[in-house]
Amino acid sequence: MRTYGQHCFIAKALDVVGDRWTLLIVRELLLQGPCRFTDLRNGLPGIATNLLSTRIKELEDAGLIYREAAPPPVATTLFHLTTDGRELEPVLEALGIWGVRYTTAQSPDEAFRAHWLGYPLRWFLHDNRPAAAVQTIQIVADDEPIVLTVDHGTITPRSGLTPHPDVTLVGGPDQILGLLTGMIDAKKAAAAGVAVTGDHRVLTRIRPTTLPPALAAAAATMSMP
Amino acid sequence: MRTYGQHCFIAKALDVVGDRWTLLIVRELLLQGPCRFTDLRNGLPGIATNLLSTRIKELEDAGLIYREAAPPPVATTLFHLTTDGRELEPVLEALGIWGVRYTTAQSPDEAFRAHWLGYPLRWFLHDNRPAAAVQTIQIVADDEPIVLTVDHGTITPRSGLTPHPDVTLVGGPDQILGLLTGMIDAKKAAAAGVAVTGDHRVLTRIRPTTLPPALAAAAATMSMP
DNA sequence: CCGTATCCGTGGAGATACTG
DNA sequence: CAGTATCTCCACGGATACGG
Repeated sequence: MRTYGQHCFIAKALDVVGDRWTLLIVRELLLQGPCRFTDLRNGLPGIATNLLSTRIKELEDAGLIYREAAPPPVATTLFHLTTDGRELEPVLEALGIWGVRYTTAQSPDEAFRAHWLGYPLRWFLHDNRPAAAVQTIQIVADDEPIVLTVDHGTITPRSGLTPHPDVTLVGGPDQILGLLTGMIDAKKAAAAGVAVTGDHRVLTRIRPTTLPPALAAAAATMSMP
Repeated sequence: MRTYGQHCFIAKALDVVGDRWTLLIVRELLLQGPCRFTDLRNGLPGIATNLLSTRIKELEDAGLIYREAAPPPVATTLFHLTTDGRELEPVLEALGIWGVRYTTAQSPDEAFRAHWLGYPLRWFLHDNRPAAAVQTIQIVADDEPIVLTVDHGTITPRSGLTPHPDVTLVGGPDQILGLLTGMIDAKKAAAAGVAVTGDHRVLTRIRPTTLPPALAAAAATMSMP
């Protein structure tokens, strides 16, 4: 492992997670929870399998992830974040918030996974009717579906489908982001190809918290096809 | 510039600042303020000049730093952070806080610059007598001296000397860190080679805020030679 | 199907010498 | 002082083949 050789907190951190792909592997495990090798590979389009293998080993040695030999229903090894690994969330959050300014409309040669968008929503949005009943939003973007659970002030994303969502959004990721952040209204979203079925009022329940100006701008432009 | 090609906030951020040395250049400009090429080189021991040159150009193109042709007293070009660049501070702060756990006693082959330690103090410490008069702490660690100004609740570091510090600390960086974080008392610090001259009570004025357990442990062990 | 190992082409990183 | 030029070498990316 190449190190900077500096007696500095930041350099030490980068010695551990500064290599290419490393933080993105942590991102996958943080956003998706425990993953199989193939899940990681799928969430990291472009990585070579040998490099993924190497990085996993390095992260294990550094104590950020560990391996679990999963019992029969899965019958494969699962990779988990350790506590040290999970504690990188503030770093990923700061990077994500800062990176919003470089996020433009999805380019055709860019890969996309719905959880890349879904999880960060909890850094940007909050539930402004915390006393109301739990509600769920089903999102179906390009690839896999995700569910947002709105409950007691916070928003929790997860992959998959929920049987009885209060509202379902189907459309492109940028347009759905524009709608969720309130940068475009339901009418414009419909014009941009977002199908909203169910109770529209859930959407007014979630509002940006510390929405960076850049996100507002990005969401607005991204939503216009 | 090699990109991940992912439509994801975090990946976008890493496309810009994920390359080797890039965040450390931002660190230098954030901690030291505007720098000459040589100042950067000195604050980044180990970097090759061509690589520093390349990274500076990339950061300029990305809009994170800009170049100023400084007038006669300096008579050289100064590199400044733009607003976008300065807004990386939360990222560096999160990295620094997380990186504390990997910080052990300074190894002889590790480079050290006092500002690497001094600036992050404002992330860990606060002034618990905000109503008191402004006080200054002169720190003389291995290399260049730094000054901490304690005023109205916050701690502001800068490089250089101050004419009449309330207290002066001379010693090794690890021992001074242990003393400032309260992990070792004045007696132990003296035994570890820290010379304290002036008003000791300034040191009880600054206290850890959200001191991560790791920092406590690190400071304690680092201070024992 | 899961994960590891190997080979190879390219480009970035590092060290050093050198110049406006 | 502020870089540029040159060279070497390893890391990365891609493909593929192999063992569990």
